[in-house]
Amino acid sequence: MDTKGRILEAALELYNMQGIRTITTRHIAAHLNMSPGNLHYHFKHTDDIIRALYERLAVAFDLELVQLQQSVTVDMDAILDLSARSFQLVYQYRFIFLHFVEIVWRIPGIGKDYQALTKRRTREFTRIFERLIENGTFRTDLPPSIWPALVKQLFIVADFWLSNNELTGRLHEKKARAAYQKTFYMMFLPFLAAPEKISRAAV
Amino acid sequence: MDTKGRILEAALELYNMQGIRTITTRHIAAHLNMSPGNLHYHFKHTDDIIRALYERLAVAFDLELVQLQQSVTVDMDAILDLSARSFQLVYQYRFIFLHFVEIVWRIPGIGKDYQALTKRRTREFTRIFERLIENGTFRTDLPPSIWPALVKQLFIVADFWLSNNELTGRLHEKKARAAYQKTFYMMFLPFLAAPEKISRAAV
DNA sequence: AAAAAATTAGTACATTTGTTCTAAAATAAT
DNA sequence: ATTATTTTAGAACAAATGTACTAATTTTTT
Repeated sequence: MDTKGRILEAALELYNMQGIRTITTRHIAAHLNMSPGNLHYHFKHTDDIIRALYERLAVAFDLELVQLQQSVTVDMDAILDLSARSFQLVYQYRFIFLHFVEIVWRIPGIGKDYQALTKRRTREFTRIFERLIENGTFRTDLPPSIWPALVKQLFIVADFWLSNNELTGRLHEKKARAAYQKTFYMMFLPFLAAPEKISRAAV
Repeated sequence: MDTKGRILEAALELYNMQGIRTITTRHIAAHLNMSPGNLHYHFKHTDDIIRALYERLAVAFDLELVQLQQSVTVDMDAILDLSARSFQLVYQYRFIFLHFVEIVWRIPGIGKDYQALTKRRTREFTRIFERLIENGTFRTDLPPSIWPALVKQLFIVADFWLSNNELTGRLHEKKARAAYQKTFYMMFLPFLAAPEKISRAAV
């Protein structure tokens, strides 16, 4: 019924499969047995479709962030949970992450939005790390500048893990999720005050 | 004189500035005051240009790898040096890294090559880590599976740091290099057996 | 039921792009 | 010097693409 929604769903599916370069509005319309004219009645410009999809991702991300703020306990299990949910989002909207630079160059507004989102995410992670230090979960013998650096590392890996997978492994959903999670697990290990306590569980 | 070389240089410059999506063979030809026909006499297909540029990058990377194999001492200074040279390469051919997935999807041969290169790089880094462990530079209390994980992290950050910078900071060459190097420095810190000895120097 | 508004299909157009073709000009070989 | 080869310019073509236009059809409102 909701034609706009159906267009977005079809676009997401096709973009995820083939990328934004090969998929045109004609392809999306054909996939829905819809005329190109009709599609462009709902989305005047192709970029409007990409923009709308990005906004859906941003909303989902923010929801995740709010949930995180409300969580009471923060330990390594919570972090692993978080990385699983992060994968879910990144995978669902993978065309964005696989073509992020191109998309941002093409639609600068998305870049602005992403920067704002990154700032919010950074604040949240900084808070989490503070708690993990107070907690005794994290080491205290490293210089404090290590924490913003870790945040940056985490973001780069989170945003581009899938791209790397596309270049090397090409693991599919299930295996990819496990590998993604393991990567994050391993990123936190060296920061734990007592790594040997946990290391057996998930390695 | 070497027309092929001039085409590649112009293509590299334009691709780096505007990406492979907006730059066409016509743009490259115009930039050289050359007819499109002439350009296509030297490179029958557009993809041949991208392919040739990738090959230049791959050769440079391999050279770096050979140099690394021959280096006698391996310490943190050597690692920092390496990251500086890595930045040099990544920055010089940045259009490849900024559009890596698209390029690999478009020209599958590049994907195969990159995978082979990654294997060689992995072997080399594994060896370096072994030496750093024997050395006493690296910690020994972490599970051994941490080292391949670290290699993967390093590769993701190396390959996509620039993409992340494009999405967030947009630092230019000089500042970008410093930030890139700092990122890698910070990635190694938590693995050092005695981080406090070095931490003052470069933080 | 009639009128108004919305959605849809299908066509058309201008632009762009990769590539080919032809012929001219420059260069090298004999 | 003449012939052969390589290089170049410029035009031309076909396919693709984003999007606008028009008319028909469906849906909603009154």
